[in-house]
Formats: sequence, structure tokens, C-alpha cells
Amino acid sequence: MAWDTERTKGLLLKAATSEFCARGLAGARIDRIAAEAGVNKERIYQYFGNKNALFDAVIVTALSSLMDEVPIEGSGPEAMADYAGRLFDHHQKDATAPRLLFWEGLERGAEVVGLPKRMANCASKVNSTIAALPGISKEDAGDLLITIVSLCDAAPVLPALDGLMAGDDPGRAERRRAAVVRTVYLAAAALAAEAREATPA
Amino acid sequence: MAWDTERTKGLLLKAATSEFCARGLAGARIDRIAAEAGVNKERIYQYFGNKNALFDAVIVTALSSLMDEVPIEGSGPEAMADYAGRLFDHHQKDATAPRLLFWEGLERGAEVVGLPKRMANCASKVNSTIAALPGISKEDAGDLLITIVSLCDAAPVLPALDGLMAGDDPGRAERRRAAVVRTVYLAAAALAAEAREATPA
DNA sequence: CACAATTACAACCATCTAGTTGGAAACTGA
DNA sequence: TCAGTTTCCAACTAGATGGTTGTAATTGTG
Repeated sequence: MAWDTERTKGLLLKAATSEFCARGLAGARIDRIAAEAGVNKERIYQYFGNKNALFDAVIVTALSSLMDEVPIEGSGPEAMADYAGRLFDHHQKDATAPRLLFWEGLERGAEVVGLPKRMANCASKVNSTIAALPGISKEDAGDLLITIVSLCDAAPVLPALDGLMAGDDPGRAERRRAAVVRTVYLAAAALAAEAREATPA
Repeated sequence: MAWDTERTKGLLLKAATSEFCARGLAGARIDRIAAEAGVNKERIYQYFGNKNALFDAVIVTALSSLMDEVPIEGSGPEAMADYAGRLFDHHQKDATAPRLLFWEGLERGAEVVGLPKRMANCASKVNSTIAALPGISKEDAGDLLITIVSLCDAAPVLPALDGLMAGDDPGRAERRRAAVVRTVYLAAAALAAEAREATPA
């Protein structure tokens, strides 16, 4: 049987994603990742370099695939609200991306890993936003996206705050989702209106 | 000279706050905290118990004092927007609270430390919100507060996202602040309008 | 088949880490 | 002054932890 190095790499990346997602960079254990993947840990150093580089690989892979999984579709403020709703749902089902995002922010600070790829991803989202809300500036588009990410990604990472503020009755997620969607709609509509005023027909 | 145990405890708590803020629970080092405080690390175990308990003490102290430092004042949607603005400014100047909040969320999950005190703090904020926007429900007040916290606390923890989305030109913080304040205003105004409709004069 | 290159892995290591301990020094009250 | 208590600290420990290495198995290639 041939060496299936791609499979081994994939196994390692998957196990690392789950470990880093749960415990972050400092809390993750190389031994645990290797054991979970059923692979000798020495492979990690051959394939990825070291713990930090493996973390980087996990971040880039997870965040890039998220960009493809949840696209911005349609146009108008309701398109941005719809995007926020789908992002919210995605994170509700699987909190991997938000957790990794915040781990990265906390443990890595301003240093961005996988810069070129992620810059391209962000630029693409900004362009989609401008397409959905014609006439708004790049800055406003970026701002709106940050607002959306803040609203959708913070909640799954802060279960305690949510429980403290809003209790844990059933239907909670539904209501929170509606609040996020509405807030994004209002913000997007305000930006769109502003853009229309600035460039009247 | 008498033993000044309170001072020692305070020194330890201050050093621990800075260490946990920078590196989180898993990344923090007991030795570093003791050295920074200029105190023998054995004191930590006498005064606080262990690393986890020290982390809890830091969280409760920092988040509680934040509640007092940034109160909700006035009434109407603009009062909530103003609150968001002051919270944003506070976190801009000192990111300790947001960082600790997210560390706690990531490393501790749903388990809330210092539950009674924090429940009281949250309830107090919810009541202030209801006072500012008469007629809105507890759930909506909590939701609005979560929205505000998400918008104000996420940014200082995600410098990379901010740089990626919006560049790093001067005046960036100003613009982001304005966007947050406006978004909160719109959300609060919508809730207030809804409340007025539900209970017409 | 022989050869070099690659992949796999068990055992290993230097270092670090949270937590402990035993005893010295400083304080208290009588 | 003196016994009892509390605070302090240097040195220690047991167990992890990230990373390495020597070697054997597997592969493609001439």
C-alpha cells in the first residue's frame, strides 16, 4: 500500500482543528492531537514545522473554507441581513470558526497569519458588500462586515454572557437570531440611504 | 512594619490581571505573576488557592469594576447609544475587560465564575436599559445589551480582522466608534418604537 | 534486484510548570 | 519577654511538554 501522506496530513489538520478550537494555542497539546489523529507526533514536525505553524495552518484552512461556505448573495440591505442570518446559523451549528477567530485575536494579536489569502478573502467580501449596497464606500462596507462578524461570532464564544443576560429559555437562539438580522438590516439600510443621498440620480 | 497582606493580595491581583489579560488561563505562568508582583508565588496558593481560582478572582474583580466605571445614564435610544460610545472608548483605552471576557468564554465555556455578583450586575444593567427604554421587555433589553457588548468588545480583541477589513488609516477608531454608536441607536430606537406600538397611550 | 529517498515510529531529552514543604522571620497579646 | 500565630520564602518535586533522533519499513527508479 502506498504512503497516503495527504490523508495523514488531513487527519492531523482535522484533529488539530478540534484541539485548537477547544483549547487554543497555549492550551492545546501536541501529543493529544497526534493521538486523536492516530498518527505519530513526529509527523507534525515534518509536515507543519511546529505547534505555531500548525495553528496557522488550522486558522487559514478553517477561515478560508468559511468564506466559501457562507457567501453574500443578492442585493439591498435585506441581502446583508440575510447573510448575517446565515452566518449566525452556521456558527450556531458549529462554533469552530468564531472560536478560532477569537483564539487567534487573543493569542496572536495584530499579527495576521496567511496574510495574502486572507486579504483576498476580505477584499472579496468587501466587494460583495459594495455590490449589494451600491454607492457605499469601502470603509463603510468594511465597517458593516465587522459589525456583522462581531454580532454573529461573539455570541457562540460567550455562552456565559448570553445565559446571564437573557436566561436560557427555549427559543432563545431564534430570538437572538432575529435581533441580529434586524440590527444588521437597520445598519445596512442606513448606509444605503446615505449613499443614495450622496449620489442623487 | 506590620504585615500588609491586603497590599500583597492587591499586588498579586494586579499582576495576575495583566498576565491573564495578555496570555489567558492556559498561557499564564504562576512564576511570572509572582515575579511581576515582587511576591513569592507560594502566597498565591495561600491567598487564592490555585491558578484557576486566581483567574476567577481576576475576572470577577475586573468585570465588576467595569460595571461601575461605565454606567447607563439618561433615557431614550440616544442614552443607549451614548452608553455604547462610552463603553467603546473605555475598551479602546484599555482592552483588559474585553480580553478577559473572551478568555473566560473560550477557556471556561458556559461555567460562570462569581455567579451571584455577576447576575446582580447584569440584572442591574437590564433594569437600567428598561428604565432608558420604557416598555421594552427584559428579553429585548438583554438582547440589546448583548448587541452592545458584542460591538464594543469584539473589536479590541480582533485587531487583525479590523486591519484586514478596514485598513489602518488614522481616524479609523473614530469612524468605527461612530458606526457602533449609530448601529446601537438604530437598534434601540427600533425597540423603543415597537414598545410604544404595543402599549399605546 | 539494488539503490537512494521518503515515511513512519518508539524511545528519548532538556526544560518548564503547578503546586509543596520546612523552617525562618515578623507580629500579637499577655 | 515569651509563647503562639501568621507571613514569608528558597528550595524542591513529580509530572508534563515541545521537540529530536536513530532506525526500520516502504516506495519509486535504473
